[in-house]
Amino acid sequence: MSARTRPATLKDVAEAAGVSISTVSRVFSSPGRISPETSRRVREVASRLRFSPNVMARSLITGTSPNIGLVVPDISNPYMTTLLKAAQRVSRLQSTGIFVADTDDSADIEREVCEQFAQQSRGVVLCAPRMSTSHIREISQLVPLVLVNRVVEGIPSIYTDSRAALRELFDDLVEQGHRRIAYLPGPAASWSNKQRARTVTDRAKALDVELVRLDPTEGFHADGVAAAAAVLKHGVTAVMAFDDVLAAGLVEGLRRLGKSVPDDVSVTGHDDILSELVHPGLTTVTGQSDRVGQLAVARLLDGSDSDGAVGVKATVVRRLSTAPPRTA
Amino acid sequence: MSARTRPATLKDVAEAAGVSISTVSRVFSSPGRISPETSRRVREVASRLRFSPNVMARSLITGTSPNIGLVVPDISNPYMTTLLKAAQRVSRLQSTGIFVADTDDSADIEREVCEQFAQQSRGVVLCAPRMSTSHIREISQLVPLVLVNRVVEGIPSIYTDSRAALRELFDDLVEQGHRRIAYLPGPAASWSNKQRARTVTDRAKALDVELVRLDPTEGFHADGVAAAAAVLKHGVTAVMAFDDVLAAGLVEGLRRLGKSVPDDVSVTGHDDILSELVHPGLTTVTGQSDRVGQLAVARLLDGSDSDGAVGVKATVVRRLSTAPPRTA
DNA sequence: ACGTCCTTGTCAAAGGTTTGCACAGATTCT
DNA sequence: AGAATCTGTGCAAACCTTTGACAAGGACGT
Repeated sequence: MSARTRPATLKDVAEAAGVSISTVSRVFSSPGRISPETSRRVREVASRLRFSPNVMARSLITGTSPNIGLVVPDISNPYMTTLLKAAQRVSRLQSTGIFVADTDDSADIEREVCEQFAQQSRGVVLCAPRMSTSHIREISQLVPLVLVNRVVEGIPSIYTDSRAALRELFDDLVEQGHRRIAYLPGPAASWSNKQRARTVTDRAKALDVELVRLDPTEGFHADGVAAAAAVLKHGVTAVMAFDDVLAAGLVEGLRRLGKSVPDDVSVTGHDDILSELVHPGLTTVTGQSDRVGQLAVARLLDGSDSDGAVGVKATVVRRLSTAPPRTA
Repeated sequence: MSARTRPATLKDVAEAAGVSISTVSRVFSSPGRISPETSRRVREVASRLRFSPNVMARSLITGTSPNIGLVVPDISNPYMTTLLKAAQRVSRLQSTGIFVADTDDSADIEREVCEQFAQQSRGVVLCAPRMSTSHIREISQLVPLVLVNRVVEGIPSIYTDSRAALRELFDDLVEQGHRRIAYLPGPAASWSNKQRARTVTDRAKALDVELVRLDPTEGFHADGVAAAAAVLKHGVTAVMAFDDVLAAGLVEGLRRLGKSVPDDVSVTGHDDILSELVHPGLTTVTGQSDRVGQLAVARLLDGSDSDGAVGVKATVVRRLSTAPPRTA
């Protein structure tokens, strides 16, 4: 049943076509060196034998591999699966396989899988929002890196640039009449969280609006639920959450306390990953993770050793979780 | 900056330790053949040089590789990410990398990635609910397969066995007083869908309860939303949906039509992937995808060429989307 | 007629590892 | 004491491919 036959090698094809091994190899790897007639015959035999070059042998001698790695803290986050899908769409065109590893934000696992992937990959797309900069530098000695959603001097990176969108969202709220707004943070060590907190804080200062910075969270749904009490205690009329998961949790938490969104409190998220699932639909900011994934892989495969940071502009998505405050 | 140094080889270690290449190789691959003293010295030198055996070279000669593939129709489904995480937890212990491919249910892509993975993997965990049996057989010639959530004679497989749980759920509904119940199908060609439809149909017959079988869907959230109208038209008091995504869509669709769950209609899902996000919490059936992933990988790595199908028993999760019918 | 160049194809080395076989020395058995 | 066994190590082939060097043969210019 599972009698798998040994795959054909260059040698098999060469013998069957009556030419030398190197001739067959060149038919595929350096076309033009071989006469059209020979080439045709070889190709025909090769496809009859279902020949396909042995990746290991090829990699061994060329020193490169047809794979890339994708290392993320939590693959179950829809932001990441979207990114993965986009990454695959690009890599498939170059018959490049993708290794995926979920690190659970553990520095040990990150290190371990990067080492493992280093040998078998052209490079690694690394999303490690909480990893120390020095640790990242260390890993980049091991294998070419493209960073996602964080910027480290000297290492290429692609990130969702949501600063403008967040300012726009903030301005929206203020225009609707909100004067006390809270920011519900994600993981304190996360690069993105720092960016977003800073953007919102700056904007609040610029518009002279009061901003309440709630306690840092781990970014789980339950953290959002738990934050509802604090939100009510501070008496804010709008909350900008670090991401959609927290925002959804907050909506649920408020509901449990008998409050309604957006009537009692307006809530915004980030990443646009829960558009359909939550009620009311979340006003949020697109994550553009597909574009980020696409660019990250392209960057890795291009091989151009550019080391700048590329930001992908996010945009505002207005849904039903925001409205003017009741007292306005 | 990105000056990566050539990794150490057996040769380097051998020279530095003053022994032959094969001795160094044996220190790592067939321990016991080498004297403790030599072994100690070699290990010391090796770790000083940060030696780690070249995977390509090793695979080339042994004919096996330290990777496995995971091929799924849609990686963004939480069932699959949970499965992936569990799979990785197992494979990591054996320093086995995981290739991931999302096929979008395209037979072409499935074939393509399986071929690609075949060369570089010990085997592939394949979830292809709609692929034809003959096609699966063909692929299993190419590379060792473990099937997920479908059973094909002669090929090892692991699946969530939710038949008992679905019967229990059905009985619950009947006991609560429901007498007209609908089944909201997923993709018609899906193995799981057939199983679930059959289970529910049989149970309805056994209990002499009326079962309405709604039109097949593609399984998207929007399909669930759209199905709300049909549900009302048929005047059922409870709907068992193919999975949680459809169930969530249906809840949303009913809400848009001014109906409430569970007051007007009870709804159940399958897989338990949206527990926190949907309101009201869905009564559903656990997917056990972590257990499925764990077993699938273990099966692949064990190498024992068993070819049976292993079912993982699902259990009922009661939440707030089910209640006695209003008229009861 | 001879040297030059081009085309087409072959030879052989290289890449890093595993492993069957051989060999030397030490130990045990008869 | 000599043979048989065992232990520890080295040699070299093999896995399959790529690629630089090179050879044979034809076309061409002088």
